[in-house]
Amino acid sequence: MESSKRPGGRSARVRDAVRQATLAELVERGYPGLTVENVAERSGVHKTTVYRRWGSVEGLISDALELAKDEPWPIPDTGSIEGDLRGIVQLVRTGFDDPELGPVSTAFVAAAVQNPDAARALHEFFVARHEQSAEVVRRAVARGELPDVIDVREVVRVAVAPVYYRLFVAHEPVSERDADRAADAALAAARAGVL
Amino acid sequence: MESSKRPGGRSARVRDAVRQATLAELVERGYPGLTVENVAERSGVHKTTVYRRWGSVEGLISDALELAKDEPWPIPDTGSIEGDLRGIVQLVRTGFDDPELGPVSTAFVAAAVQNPDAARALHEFFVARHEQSAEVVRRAVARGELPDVIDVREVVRVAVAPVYYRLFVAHEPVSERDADRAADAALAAARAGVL
DNA sequence: CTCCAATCGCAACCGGGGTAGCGTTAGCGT
DNA sequence: ACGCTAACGCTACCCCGGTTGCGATTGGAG
Repeated sequence: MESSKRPGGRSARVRDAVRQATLAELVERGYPGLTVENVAERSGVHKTTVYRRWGSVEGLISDALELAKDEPWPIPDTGSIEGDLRGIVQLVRTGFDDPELGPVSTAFVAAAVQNPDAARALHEFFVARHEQSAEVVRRAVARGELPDVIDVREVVRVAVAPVYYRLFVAHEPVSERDADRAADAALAAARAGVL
Repeated sequence: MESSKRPGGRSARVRDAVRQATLAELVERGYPGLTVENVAERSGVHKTTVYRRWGSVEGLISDALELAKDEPWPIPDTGSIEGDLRGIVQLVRTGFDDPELGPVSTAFVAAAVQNPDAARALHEFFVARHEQSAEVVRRAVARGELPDVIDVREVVRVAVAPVYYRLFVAHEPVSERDADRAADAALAAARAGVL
């Protein structure tokens, strides 16, 4: 699937240059301002080449998402489920506050909302994230902090959902306290055996 | 602000035709496919007129959102907070399943993610929704079903957030059971005094 | 009924994103 | 080292969303 005929040399350089340019453009202009032409100029790769290999703006996004999926992120291990879950939700919140990471992440969400390919790629991304994050819940169950018949991924979803909801749906600010409260709410539900 | 010099007659006809055409286009093509040109042709209003009064695609969206905000929606009153909260979340879920309403709502979210004006308009919309929905929580508090020192709007947010999160962020399907579980989780958190 | 300004329709234009055909470069197997 | 061909660069072109200037229509006050 991923085995091209010429994976190394110039092709690899072109690929990296375009990917880097895509991310830089997303930081500066966001998804609405992302255009193949700009990416081509910034990367030094010719416009037609980008069109041939990535097809369109959506292709660029999907490719960038593919990369982001593989990068693991620092799951907290504070010793208690409260601390871990709060840590995860704060990680999400601060991620979107970050001047470098925020615009890119936002662009991914924006792209996925209106493009099926990007949506699939982002879905894969979140499947991986949920799986990684659920580890803190599994540990809590092993420690006896939580009942054992719960959907570990759902706890993560319920914990982070309010942050995303505020950011991308209701368009409200998200304070540190809001994030903690979201984590606590998910935890309370898990303890009550609802999840 | 909204008092034009000529609110009636031809201007009013033009306004209604464009609004209706905008919604129809959103249903058929969604936000990415929404263009002033198509709206103009469908409505029978000339292209330049649409540009003059609405400015751009974003203006059309914001105008449509303005209308949607004023429409109240049927808040359930089942007698118990479980039933009411579940009802609200199911209302959200089925709303996006609806072949007529779904695409328009989705388009609103998509537009708001990448346009500041639409984001503001959608924010206003959700402020209104939260306020209306919080009534079921207030009733529950009055009935003694919930502790009284809670943020009534936050209960609603936590309840519906997982549905939106699945739909627009993680891009996962949302089953009827998922929706109920989200409502139950918010309820458990409220009972625990977290919200 | 009359007038005038607000509003709309029209045709021509513009600019940039996206495409097509073709020549050039350089991976990579031998 | 050599040659084949995948992959890239270049030019020219098209298409269509968006803009502009001006003349035609019509709401609504008096």
